[in-house]
Amino acid sequence: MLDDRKKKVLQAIVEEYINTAEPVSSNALTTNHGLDCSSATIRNEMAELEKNGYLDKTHTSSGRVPSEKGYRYYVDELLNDKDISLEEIKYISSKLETKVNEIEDLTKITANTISEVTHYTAVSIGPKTANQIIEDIKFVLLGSRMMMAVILTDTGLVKETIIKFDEDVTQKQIETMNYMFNNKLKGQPIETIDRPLEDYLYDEMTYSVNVIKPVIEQLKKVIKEDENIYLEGANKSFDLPEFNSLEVAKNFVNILDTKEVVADMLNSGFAEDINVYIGDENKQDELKDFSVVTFKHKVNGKDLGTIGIIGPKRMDYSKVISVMKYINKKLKEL
Amino acid sequence: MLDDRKKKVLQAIVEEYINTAEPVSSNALTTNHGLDCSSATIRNEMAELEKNGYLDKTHTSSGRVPSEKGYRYYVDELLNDKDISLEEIKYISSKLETKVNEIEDLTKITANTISEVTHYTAVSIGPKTANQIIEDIKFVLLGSRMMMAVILTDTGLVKETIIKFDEDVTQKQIETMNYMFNNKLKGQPIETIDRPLEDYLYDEMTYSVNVIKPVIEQLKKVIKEDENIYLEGANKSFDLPEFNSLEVAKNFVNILDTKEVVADMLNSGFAEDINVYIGDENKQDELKDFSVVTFKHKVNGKDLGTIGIIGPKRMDYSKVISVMKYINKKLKEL
DNA sequence: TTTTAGCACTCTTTACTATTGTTTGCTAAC
DNA sequence: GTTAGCAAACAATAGTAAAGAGTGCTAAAA
Repeated sequence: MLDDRKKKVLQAIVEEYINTAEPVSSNALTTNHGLDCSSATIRNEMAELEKNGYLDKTHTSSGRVPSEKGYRYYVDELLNDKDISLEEIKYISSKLETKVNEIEDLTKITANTISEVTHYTAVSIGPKTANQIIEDIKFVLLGSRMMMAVILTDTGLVKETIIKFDEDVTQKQIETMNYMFNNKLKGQPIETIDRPLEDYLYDEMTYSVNVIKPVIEQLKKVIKEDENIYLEGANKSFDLPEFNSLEVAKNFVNILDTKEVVADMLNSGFAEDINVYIGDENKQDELKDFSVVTFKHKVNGKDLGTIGIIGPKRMDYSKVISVMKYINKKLKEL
Repeated sequence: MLDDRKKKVLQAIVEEYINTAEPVSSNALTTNHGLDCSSATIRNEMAELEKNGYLDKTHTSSGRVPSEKGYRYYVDELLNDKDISLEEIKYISSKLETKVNEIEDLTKITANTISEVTHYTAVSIGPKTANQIIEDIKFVLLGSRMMMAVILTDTGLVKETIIKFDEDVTQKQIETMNYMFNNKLKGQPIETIDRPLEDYLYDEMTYSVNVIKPVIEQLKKVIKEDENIYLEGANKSFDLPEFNSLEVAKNFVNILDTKEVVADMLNSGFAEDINVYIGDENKQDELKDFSVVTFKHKVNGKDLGTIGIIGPKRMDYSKVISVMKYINKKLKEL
């Protein structure tokens, strides 16, 4: 357990480092941090904090830099909600209040807003459909060999997909299928569109398997591939001093370019709403040198998409988390 | 007009520079370029090519680098179609033959393929819908205050959008609207969904304007916002030596982050199929230090999307163009 | 016992210099 | 018209010295 002054020193170092990106010297803390003691005393505290693993040094005679343990302690114990300015509040409100027809657009707008306000890069992923409840399925014939399937879920999510057939299909056939699918699926979670449905339909349907098969295949495909990743403000990261290192910049672009990593990163949160991963805490090797804060957008416990902020370990956690909390509150009001 | 040997020298310099990214010395050209003369002779030729603006020097005693005029001459006059390897042909074929249900997916796959084969960053944009002919419009009621509109065009493009109402809507109303819209729009280009339609519908429809208005508004919005940009292989560019310059890297990320620039870039081609923009030839200031090759995917003169390769001015134009030509042929076969 | 001033020591950063190597342009010979 | 040879220009590299920032330790002060 850290005593009061050590906490203050740690907090001061973390915040100073977040602001300046330069190793923090004992001298720098004697002013403007409410620490009423000399640099020598602070040096002693720093030495001990380092011994306990909260701080790192880049070389023997350099200032201190927070270690991952230091950041973690800061996030868990020392974080105070940052005030959001009036302009920011106005900006956020106006953005979130734009009328959207599709939930995924709302997630994108939210990602966009968070990125704009925090000045970090944001990514988002669409809702996980699997456990949403099917409210309605509609099949629409387009021409004679193409159909669109539209699934409406309890959270208002609309998922549509196109299905092509190898033979002509009649309006009658579409209607029968529509009836049967609805009959079987209405009120069921989307993931039901897997095994059991298939057997049932093959048994019941009297006409060509050529018609039902592509429908089932495509629907199965669609419910699995909910990896609709959206990226916002990649360039913002490039203004940060850590991106002067080509290696960092390259790794970053590589991460954003690898959808699997981004999807993994967004889907791997335990907490209900906000998750913070600092450096090595990330499950993805590629992210070991970055920090990630994710925010799950939910309504009635149902996933409506997840937004993630990715930046240097020296991230302004306080700002990011405050903004997310505020946005969460705003979204709940809608 | 350049004499034969000058052409050879220019071509050799361009190709050598494309390969090595290092200024090309007179010595480097004496071997392996079919130039049967000494370095001194080549130096004379180089001096003259420079005087005529085809070559640049980075400093008094450096090798030569092609100028933009040099690249342009190379692209226009000296380009020879590069062979595509058997593996590449196989790869391209297998990628393009994957069954897709939506045209935009095909464009994405094509962009992806070009990026993989050329090792450059690719972007793509969906089809311009405006001049496509409406074949069918279907309205589907989802719940009581939401509707999906599906537009099918003559090129097989399916465009769908969700429309929300402020009051309950009946199936009957949907059907009436569907009939009227089809009546007015079938066989017309999509852009018809603007002024004239509106007047007609307001006149004819007997029931609430609250129902028709959102439909028209949303449809108008959809046909205008066909800026569905897709990015592939951003990280590939970062392996190129020019991206060791932080400024270049940053500019590049900025470009890819600015959808308007990318959209502009993809939409600004005069030629029927393949357009090449070298450095300053780009209409967008941000692209002055890059080269862009775009490829329009068309069927029966109708736009199905455009794919662009963006890379350094020292781009392997020959490879890129050859691959695009081959893919174009392949696409036509489908 | 805790805090602080003072100072030696460590290490980075910057500027400067010398050296090496590459490539050109020019001249004169072929 | 072509080429060999050579001086000059310049980049790149390595090495050195000086300056600056910051720590850790010691001993004195509180």
